Amino acid sequence: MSKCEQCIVRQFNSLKHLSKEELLRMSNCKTSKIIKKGEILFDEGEHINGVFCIKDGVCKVSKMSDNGRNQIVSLIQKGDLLGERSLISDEVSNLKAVALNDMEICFIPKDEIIRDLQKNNNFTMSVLKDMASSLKTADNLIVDMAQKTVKQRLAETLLHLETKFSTNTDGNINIQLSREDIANVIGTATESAIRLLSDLKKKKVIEFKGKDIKILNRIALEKMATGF
Amino acid sequence: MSKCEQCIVRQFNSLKHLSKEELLRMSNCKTSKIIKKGEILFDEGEHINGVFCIKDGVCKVSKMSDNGRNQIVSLIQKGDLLGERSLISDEVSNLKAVALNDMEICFIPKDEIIRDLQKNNNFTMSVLKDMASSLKTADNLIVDMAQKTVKQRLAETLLHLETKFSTNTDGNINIQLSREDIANVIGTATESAIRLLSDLKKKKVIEFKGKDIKILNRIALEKMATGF
DNA sequence: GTAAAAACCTGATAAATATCATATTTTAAA
DNA sequence: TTTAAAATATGATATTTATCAGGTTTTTAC
Repeated sequence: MSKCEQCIVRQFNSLKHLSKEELLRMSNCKTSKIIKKGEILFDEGEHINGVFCIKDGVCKVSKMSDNGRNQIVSLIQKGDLLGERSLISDEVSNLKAVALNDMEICFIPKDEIIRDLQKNNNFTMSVLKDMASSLKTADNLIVDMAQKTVKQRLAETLLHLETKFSTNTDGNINIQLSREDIANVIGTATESAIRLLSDLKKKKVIEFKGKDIKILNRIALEKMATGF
Repeated sequence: MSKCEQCIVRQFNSLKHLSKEELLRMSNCKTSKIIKKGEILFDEGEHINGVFCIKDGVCKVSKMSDNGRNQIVSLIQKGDLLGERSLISDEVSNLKAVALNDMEICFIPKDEIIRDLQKNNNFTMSVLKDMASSLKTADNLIVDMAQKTVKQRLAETLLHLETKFSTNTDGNINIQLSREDIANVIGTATESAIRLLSDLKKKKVIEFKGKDIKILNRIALEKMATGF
């Protein structure tokens, strides 16, 4: 069993505020897992009963709409925590998480986290700050979804993906999303997403080969995203 | 200066977890204010520097989109706290709050709240739970905005308004929103909102006179909201 | 390597929604 | 009370987006 204290990933999230003893206890009760691409970390309606700490890989977090369409509400990557919300509100998850590539995760049981939240105020405040930050992001997303066109949302999403996942040596954005995933991020039909991507390619704003997408003209995308 | 300890409103939010001494200190540093209909509690980009506790009245919380359109992200009423998010993340507000009717509020300065957050774990956990609950609501709203039609969102909003603000003796929903406000809640053009409301009236699903709206057929609205 | 499945793409069309124009009603102000 | 302003309403039209239908390409499984 690997030691949480020596885990570099911990530095990227609220777990960095835990003491040596707290980390030791966590090492003893956590479980490490490999999750293959396409596998489900948890589903809507499930009791999660703990928190996932993402050591490697990326997953999509989504929710089914009443109309039977899937909306991706966030993309979670190395260093992120996942599942605190359900844990804190003590409810079943309203979201589903699916691995976009092979992942390495640690699962920390609920009781351990709750204990730390009650004992370690620095940790609690850090979780609180994360939650506040997520709430701000969520509010902004609500406004975008409600007020922006699909084209604007696509432009914004491409910029956001490049910022969040950065680019590899070829200049491609470091995440592999299917056209359907992209459509489910921006909230549109898959065909619409495909069409708009093709338009952007034709206009030399982006280029792509399969799932590898490269932004050629960031300025143009920024103008598009803000509506000018 | 009124005593927080005797204030009934406190029972409805996280402040109920404060001790007698904490409440006494709060009473001494808080300020009470009357805010007239249409007045701004705080604007986008402002440092809020504290938390509002709503003693009476309702306000709309909104954000400007890049396209120059306003999106209402929540409606805050008696008993709610407002402004914790900005306070916790220590940022200027990304939202604007405007009174929908005459309001009575208490403003508790930042330092006082921060002190309580650091000293009183029950209080912190309660704020954390509130935040988790808001986050869930926000995620659901993202999905609705992205995946539902304007008609579905209107149906859902009407149901939600009735649940949240309940009805008066005439059966009208206990909140006065302009057609523009309603449009800004569901994320559509004012004309579209007006048109759809008229449709619902014609179909005897609702009736209204000016801003007084009454739901006549809740089942029909529920079906509409979920897409059947 | 091949077959089947899945993903991707494009066109045609329909449906939803925004926009513009203008009329009416309600509210606020003088 | 009268007038001006704001809010509400409705029609006509343009734009955006979804849906359906049919392709091609890529991936997966054997």
